[in-house]
Amino acid sequence: MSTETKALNFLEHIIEEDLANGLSKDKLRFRFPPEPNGYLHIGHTKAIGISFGLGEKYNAPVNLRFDDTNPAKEEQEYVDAIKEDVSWLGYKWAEELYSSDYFQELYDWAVLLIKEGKAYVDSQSSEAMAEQKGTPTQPGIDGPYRNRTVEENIELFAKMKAGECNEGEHILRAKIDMQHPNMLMRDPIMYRVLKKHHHRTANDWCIYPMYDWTHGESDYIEQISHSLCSLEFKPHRELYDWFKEQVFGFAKNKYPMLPKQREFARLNLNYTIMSKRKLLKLLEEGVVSGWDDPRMPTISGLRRRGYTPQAIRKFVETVGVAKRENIIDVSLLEFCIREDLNKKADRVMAVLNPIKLIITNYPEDKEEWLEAENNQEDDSAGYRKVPFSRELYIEKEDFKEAAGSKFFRLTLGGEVRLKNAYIIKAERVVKDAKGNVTEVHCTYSEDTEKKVKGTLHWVSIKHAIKVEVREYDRLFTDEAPDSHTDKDFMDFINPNSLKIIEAFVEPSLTKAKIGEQFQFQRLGYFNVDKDSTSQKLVFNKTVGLRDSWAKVKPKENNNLQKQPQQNKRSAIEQIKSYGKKYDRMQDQQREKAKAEIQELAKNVTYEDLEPLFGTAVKKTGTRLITMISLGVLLDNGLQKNDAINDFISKALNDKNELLVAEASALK
RNA sequence: UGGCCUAUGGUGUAACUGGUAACACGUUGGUUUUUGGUACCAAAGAGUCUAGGUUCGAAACCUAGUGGGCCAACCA
Repeated sequence: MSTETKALNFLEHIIEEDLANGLSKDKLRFRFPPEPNGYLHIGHTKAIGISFGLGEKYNAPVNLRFDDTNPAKEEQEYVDAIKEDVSWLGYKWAEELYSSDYFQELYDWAVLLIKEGKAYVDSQSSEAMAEQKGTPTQPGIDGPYRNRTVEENIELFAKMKAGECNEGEHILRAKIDMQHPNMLMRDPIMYRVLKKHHHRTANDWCIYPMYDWTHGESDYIEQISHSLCSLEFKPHRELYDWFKEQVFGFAKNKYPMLPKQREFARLNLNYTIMSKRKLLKLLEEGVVSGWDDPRMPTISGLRRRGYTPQAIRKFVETVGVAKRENIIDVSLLEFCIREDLNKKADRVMAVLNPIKLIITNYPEDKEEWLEAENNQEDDSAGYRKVPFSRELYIEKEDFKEAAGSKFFRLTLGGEVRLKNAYIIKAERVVKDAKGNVTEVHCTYSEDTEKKVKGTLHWVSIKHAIKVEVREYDRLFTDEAPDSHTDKDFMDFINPNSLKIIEAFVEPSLTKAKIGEQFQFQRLGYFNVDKDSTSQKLVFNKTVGLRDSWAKVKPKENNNLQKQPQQNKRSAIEQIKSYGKKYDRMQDQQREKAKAEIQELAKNVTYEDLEPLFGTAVKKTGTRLITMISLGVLLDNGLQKNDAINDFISKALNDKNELLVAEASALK
């Protein structure tokens, strides 16, 4: 395998280090712990890929654990969907587990914690508790129930469990430190009363453990070696470790290994959203047809759209893992699916926007079944027959009465090849009253050896089958629809994200099955949607082919390029960033940079600039940009002082000519 | 007016734990081509947020600053 030469990511480094420090390889164990409160999306595939990928790499078990501690939001439907999606991606979990499996053990440990004086029942309103908790910048204060006796706590907790309390009346919290700088350590809640039906434990419980109390302990019970989660759980790690150590005291003989939580940056894709809540809103508002709408970033949506597990796994692998926030360009996802489908999808011919083509020298009653290669990338794909006749459809875009030399397609008097068939020459056009071309009349030649610039796809009108094609565009018009403070993500919905087209395809497609994938030649990859019936096939456009012709064509919306982050920085910061390279620039570049620095320097104060006077001698670039900025300040009336004179005279003696020149100008 | 995380081409990830920035996508040219696809070749693009320091040597280590992110749900 070539993976051996591949650089390790930071998680693999941690594992390698643990292994080197004596952790036995057969102790490695991972888990993927979704909450069954929604469908999995492309963001989850990263977490899945990391944990299951590590499992494959180290040949270690990976559990699928449903974090089902909140019966208010969780449903069996989601459990089933999650299992289907993970399996579809091609991963096999060692065990299917549920946090709810551990409710009893967790409860027993909670009682032990109470006995040790490390947990207590609080009976205040949530508002009162929130107030005592303080804020990130202010410490909290102890509540009035913090020092209840162990006996009282035991009794109350038993009552909570027995169903004798109402929701909100009492909760159990850990007794840690209300002044702790980490807010999660300020006596976190462990249990709340919830009189709800649970999808697995039904009505057995009316108290439910909170995430922090459940998650780490579930890892511990399952003896997970490395518990990997996304960055926002970093502050939880301290609490994770605290609970873990308490419980270790109760169960170290049964469960000897302490798990280790590590965090990575989650996946973000531009032009889409990942939040389950917001995805649900798209559904409820009828923007999309369901969780598996092909425009959705859900795994089920991608699947229906025609994405393959291999492409998604490749994508996740390519994206990598690190700890910094990232936004990945959808073009990478598109690259991955094209790469995969290019090797796998059979090519066929389909015309989406037809114009009629009549071959005047081809007999009216004649038809030929010509041989066509299914996939030139795959020798085993074989050949099929496609019917040819006098009247064909070609793509409207493929004909222009007259065009420049860059247009390789059909023009009046021009010649072009029909894929798998003959070379034709356009002779004349028929137009309607408005002047639109309705028919192109051609002649054909059986000499197929001839070199012509363009090759067109086509379909015989008599034999074509009519199908529905659904063409998708991105769901949002903004690159980061949910990152605006002043606007709602719903404001950026692309009204044209779905286009339904009546198209014509070659007859070999009659027997196409749901889910089957094709390349419509010169157009893109398409699959058969589940909405297809025996009467009518429905195709989804998965992704278009790369189209370098589209780039040659005049473009419309070239505005709104991304603003580099630099522009948000202060003037002095921007000037400083020139410092690094200024002395290495070429003359022309340097002049431009100088002009910009001088412009920026208008917004710089002496206080901004002074610290730079001490810049090390070797950092000529920084001294140069400082000198230039200083010049602007002096021009604007700044008086010279000792520090300035000193800085200038030192520069005058420098060996760099540029610096000497700039300094002399200020002398 | 706290704590924690983070900063490498346009995007994402690397750099054998200190030896002079690589890979992929994207971009731009070109070759091949019965897909303006694929494949192949080539090029441009960062000197590693800023400043100071340690060192013969720093993207990496230290200090300070700046930018970005996370933390105040009886959610996970």
